[in-house]
Amino acid sequence: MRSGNWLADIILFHRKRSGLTQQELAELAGVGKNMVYELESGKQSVRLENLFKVLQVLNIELDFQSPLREAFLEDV
Amino acid sequence: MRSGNWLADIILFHRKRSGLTQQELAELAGVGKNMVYELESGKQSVRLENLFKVLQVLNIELDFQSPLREAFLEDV
DNA sequence: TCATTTTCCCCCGCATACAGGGAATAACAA
DNA sequence: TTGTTATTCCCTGTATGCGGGGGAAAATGA
Repeated sequence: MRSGNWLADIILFHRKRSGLTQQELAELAGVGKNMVYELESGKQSVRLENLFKVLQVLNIELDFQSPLREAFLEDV
Repeated sequence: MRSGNWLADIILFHRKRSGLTQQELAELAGVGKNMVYELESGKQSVRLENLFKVLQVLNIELDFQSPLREAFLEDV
């Protein structure tokens, strides 16, 4: 059951697979339980640093795609 | 010249390649000029929705990597 | 060089994300 | 079913991100 929200779905999936509750994930990430709930319910008003804390606990790395990606990677 | 901040470097690179000033990028994205400046200077306290607005203007798509990535993609 | 543009970094006031508490509801297991 | 746990979604006070202004500093170009 996907919400359609890319980030929310990723986080929910990874949390469930990790066997963590929202509360436990929040504590491990050092954020409040509401913040995890808001992330999973698709709110995009969260602070980036808090998102990163959650992603780190779940072992998720962000990457990017763009027409300039190769140029960026080759740039010294 | 890289700041070492992943996101900041990506955004700066793409903005420069697009020939935009911080001010112009901010206006196109519908955010304040300070927000763009903070993004490029590595502040991770920005709101996710504002980051997304900027990435969209620069034609940057976020992706993720994780040990569970395949399982996630195959999951119905 | 000098003029122009851009970036940096402060300010202010307002809006809102945040943590934590708590209660209703939902999900789950026995 | 019944008991247990998890999630959803209120609330409140505090912290802070935000846009916009502005001036100094740096970069750009002629």
